[in-house]
Amino acid sequence: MSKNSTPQPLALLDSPVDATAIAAMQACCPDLFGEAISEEEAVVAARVFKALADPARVRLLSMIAQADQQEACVCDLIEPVGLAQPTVSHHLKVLLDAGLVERERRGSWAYYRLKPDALLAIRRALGA
Amino acid sequence: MSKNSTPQPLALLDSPVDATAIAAMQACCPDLFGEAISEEEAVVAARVFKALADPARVRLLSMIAQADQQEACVCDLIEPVGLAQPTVSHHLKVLLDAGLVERERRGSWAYYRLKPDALLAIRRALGA
DNA sequence: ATCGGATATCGATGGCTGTCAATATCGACG
DNA sequence: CGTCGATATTGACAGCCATCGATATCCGAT
Repeated sequence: MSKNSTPQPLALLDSPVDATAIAAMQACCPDLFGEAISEEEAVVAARVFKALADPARVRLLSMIAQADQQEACVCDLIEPVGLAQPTVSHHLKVLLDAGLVERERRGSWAYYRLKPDALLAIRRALGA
Repeated sequence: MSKNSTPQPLALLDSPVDATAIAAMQACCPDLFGEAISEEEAVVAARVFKALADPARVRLLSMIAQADQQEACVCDLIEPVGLAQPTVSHHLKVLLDAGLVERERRGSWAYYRLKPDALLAIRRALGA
């Protein structure tokens, strides 16, 4: 029984086009556990949670949330989080692709700002 | 700079003792983004999100939430989720270890029930 | 006691991911 | 335009994980 496995190697997890994971979630998944959801909706939701599924990213998000104006320069995050600069850049990109933060270049520096709608969308998906 | 990497290969991610991830989160992380959090708190939170970071687990949780009494037998989940029985069992164990569901054996069957407090704890951690 | 169905565990395997050093890019400032 | 500081990208490597088949365990029924 159960011959219906998933032969395709997770092609669904690649970002479809340009939309962030949060944007896709807002578009498709109002309440994950209040109604039946499709495979695609589950993929979208899992992508958002995956962005939060690493201690470094949780800390980075928390530190950004703590900062003034809820935004922080990369250079101010490297030392507190205790990781190499490329690693921090990588994690911030994951958060960016998920739609949890937005980036703004100001001079030589890159500022990452919290997107408040994102956390709200997650809370609503978990059943407001 | 940034010579302080993490030499230990993620030993922190192993479950400390018996407490589920949700229990640990309820004990330590009232609001992840409302105050400064420690490395340990980030690890705990990431562990919960990791349990949700897979499409199969999101679907399973959603299906359990949909079911009567918010509980479902494993045998009723295998065919809808479209995965082999060992895989479903594995995912349910992950959700169980995270504290998102609880298990009850009734005869030959194993029933997994949603733990409502869990989703509430996550929502609160994301900023009530 | 045995059988059979339901569930869990084991072992293997391929893909994904976090990490860093090295390097490239980008923007300001001489 | 060349340099320098800040950030991003690349390439490599190690560990983790989703998945399955095979097998073990658990439990009711015969």
